[in-house]
Amino acid sequence: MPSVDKPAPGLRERKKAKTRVSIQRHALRLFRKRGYYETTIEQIAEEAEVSPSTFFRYFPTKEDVVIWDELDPLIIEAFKAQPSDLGPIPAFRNAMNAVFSSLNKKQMEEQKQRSELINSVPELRARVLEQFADLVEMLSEVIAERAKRSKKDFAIRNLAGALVGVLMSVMPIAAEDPKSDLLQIVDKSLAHLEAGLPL
Amino acid sequence: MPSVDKPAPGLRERKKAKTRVSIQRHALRLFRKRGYYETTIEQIAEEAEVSPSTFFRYFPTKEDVVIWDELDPLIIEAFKAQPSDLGPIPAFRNAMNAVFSSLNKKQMEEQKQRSELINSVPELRARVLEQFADLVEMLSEVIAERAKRSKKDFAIRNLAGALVGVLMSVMPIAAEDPKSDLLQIVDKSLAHLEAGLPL
Amino acid sequence: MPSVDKPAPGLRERKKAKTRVSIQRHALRLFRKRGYYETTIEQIAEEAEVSPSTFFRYFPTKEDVVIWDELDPLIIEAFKAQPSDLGPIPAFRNAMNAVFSSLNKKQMEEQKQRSELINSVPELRARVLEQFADLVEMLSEVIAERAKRSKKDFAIRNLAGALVGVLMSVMPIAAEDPKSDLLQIVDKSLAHLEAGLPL
Amino acid sequence: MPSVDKPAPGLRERKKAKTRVSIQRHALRLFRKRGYYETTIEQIAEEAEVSPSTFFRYFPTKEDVVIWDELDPLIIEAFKAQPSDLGPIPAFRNAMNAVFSSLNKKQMEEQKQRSELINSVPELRARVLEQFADLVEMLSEVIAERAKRSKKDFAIRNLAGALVGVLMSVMPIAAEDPKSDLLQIVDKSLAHLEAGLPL
DNA sequence: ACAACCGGGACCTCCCGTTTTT
DNA sequence: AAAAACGGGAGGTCCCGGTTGT
Repeated sequence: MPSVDKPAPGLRERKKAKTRVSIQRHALRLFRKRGYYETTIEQIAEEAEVSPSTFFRYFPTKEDVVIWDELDPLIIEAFKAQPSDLGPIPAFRNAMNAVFSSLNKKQMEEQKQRSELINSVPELRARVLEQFADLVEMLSEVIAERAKRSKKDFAIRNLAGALVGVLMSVMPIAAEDPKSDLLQIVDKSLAHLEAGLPL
Repeated sequence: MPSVDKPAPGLRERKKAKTRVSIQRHALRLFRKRGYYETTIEQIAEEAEVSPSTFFRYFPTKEDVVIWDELDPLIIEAFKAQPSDLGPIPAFRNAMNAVFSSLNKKQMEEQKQRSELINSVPELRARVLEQFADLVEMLSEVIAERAKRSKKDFAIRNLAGALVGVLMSVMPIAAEDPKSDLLQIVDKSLAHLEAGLPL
Repeated sequence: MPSVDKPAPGLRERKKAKTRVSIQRHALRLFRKRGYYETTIEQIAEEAEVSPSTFFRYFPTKEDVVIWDELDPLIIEAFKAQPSDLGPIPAFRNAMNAVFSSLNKKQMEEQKQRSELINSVPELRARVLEQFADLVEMLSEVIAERAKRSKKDFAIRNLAGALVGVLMSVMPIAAEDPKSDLLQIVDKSLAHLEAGLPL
Repeated sequence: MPSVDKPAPGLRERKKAKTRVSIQRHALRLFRKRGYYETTIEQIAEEAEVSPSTFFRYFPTKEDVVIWDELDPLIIEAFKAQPSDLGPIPAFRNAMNAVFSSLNKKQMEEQKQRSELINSVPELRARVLEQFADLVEMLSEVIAERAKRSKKDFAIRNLAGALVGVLMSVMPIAAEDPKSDLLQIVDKSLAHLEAGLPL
């Protein structure tokens, strides 16, 4: 059910992906241990065994190492892969489920750490909101494609906006409670939207 | 229909409000004429006939003069003023209508200019997104109050998120097309949400 | 009166010249429409219907597409073509007149646009000043030739410097006032120099 | 005759001026010894016994430490101080003489070193040309003042342009020949301009 | 062999806490 | 005691020369 794998790319690509993930992993670990502001790029680079320049090649700013998310493109992919007779909300819900359940324990843990960090550092909060805005655009595009409508269509945009808005609304909750289950929270919320947001 | 009036505040308050609006008006004019980055605080203060330090008493940063929105608190007020038997979405829709239709032509024009400006300057975009996040919180609170539920309730938060998400989704459209009717766009979008976001 | 024609060059040359001019024309149009920094090489290449690499074959950098001036060599040619009994200042004045009056309306318009652009972008200003310095060298050479003196001669260099200095002094004026007549401004200024710069 | 001194400013100011000159002096020495590109800011700071931060407080870029010229304002001052019945060209000539002859041997030597350096490093050449353009503006202003005319006046600007153009024309000569006498070269050139630039 | 990748270092900006001057 | 100057250090950009994967 994952439907989120890609054909194995060249060796070089794989190595790059590994480096990227490694840098991010070490960065998150250090941030958790010593705090975001207290951790320097040099320390991260040191731990990840790359040069500071290489750090910046992978992440243009210190913020990006937290913000960067391998999930967004996967979600879009997974959405596209849904059967076309499904409504957009269930399709999105399925896509989210597919992506989240394809994560192993470690990756899930990292997602949570990221959320916490983002929530506690103002600069990061601002950046992730930008990501939400971008996600509205990307979602509009794929939903429009699916419905064979224009991505400028109000109905399309509103739908994308509502989906993202719902995600946005649960972000702080997930970040607050460290033992919460991300998958479940998101799924419940989307189900709620699907049901017409009853109180 | 406005239902947005407050009992007239003291003379001093009114004067402060006037100064605030005047500063913002002059600032927006200059931004439009010369560009955001090219306009200095000094120039704005000069035009608004206040000292630069007065400027800072009203707006802690240059960004705030664009971001600051007299509307958000009005919307919350107007929402509260809606009859309690109304569902939250219609109530919000009414509130938005009330606030927007209470604006005169000039104020409407300014809102549009702000939108354009915000859309074209990355820093401002980031700031306004933070406002959206705040709006989710504020809305959660008033909707919770109305429904006599906790503001941490998922259903509440999701609803607030969807409302704000819909607003967010139309923002770029409104900013792009200078002769578009904000009120109508927003109302249409909320109606669409109310109808369950059909495609 | 033109006296600026060259014997018609080969077909291949003419085609290259046309491409060059076409790229520049499209670039200037885009710069005017979207701003210098906001326009990318790719967009220019696209519009001019050449590949980006072709762009670079004609103009090594983005700056050069603005700076490059078909006029400088023409001016030097026209100067050489002046009757040898004419003093250097009148000869230069004639040369400038010949070149400018050989431009058609469209070309004239483009010159003005270039001036405005150059004036408003610091990097370009710096580059055009280098052109002025080069012009001093080239002028020194042809004036020296004409007077059968060394181009290192002080009198020669000073003269060339004064000529170019006068041009330099009117550049910002011409750029500021979009409806000014370049030919007239330059001619008036050179006449003034010829008269000994009286106040 | 100097007429170029200022009333002694506070102790703090004097110290700042000293630091500034010291940094520049050490920088020029190192540039001469090891080359411009081969000398780092850190080395300069070390030698001048300040921190690199302090270097940048005094000179925003590495270029500026070469470009910065205490002379320009002095020249303008000296020009203003000339008797008002003098024509503008003789007045400027006097001003240049006054300033140059107020320099001691060491300072003169440094001026020459600067010229050489500027001439041999492309970035610096570009910067100093900008200075020439600025000088046209400043000169236009003071000449206009003196003649009680507008600084936008063509006659004024042309004159300023010619003066600066003449200076520009001799710069490379002075830079080429290390044992040339700057004062004499400039004076001779201005005399030549005064005489109507005869060949 | 060719291009992508990487390490290293110079330049520059910004901020914060300390010292010095007034 | 307030203001100015300074040192130090982190973030970030750019380029060059060497290495490595294809």
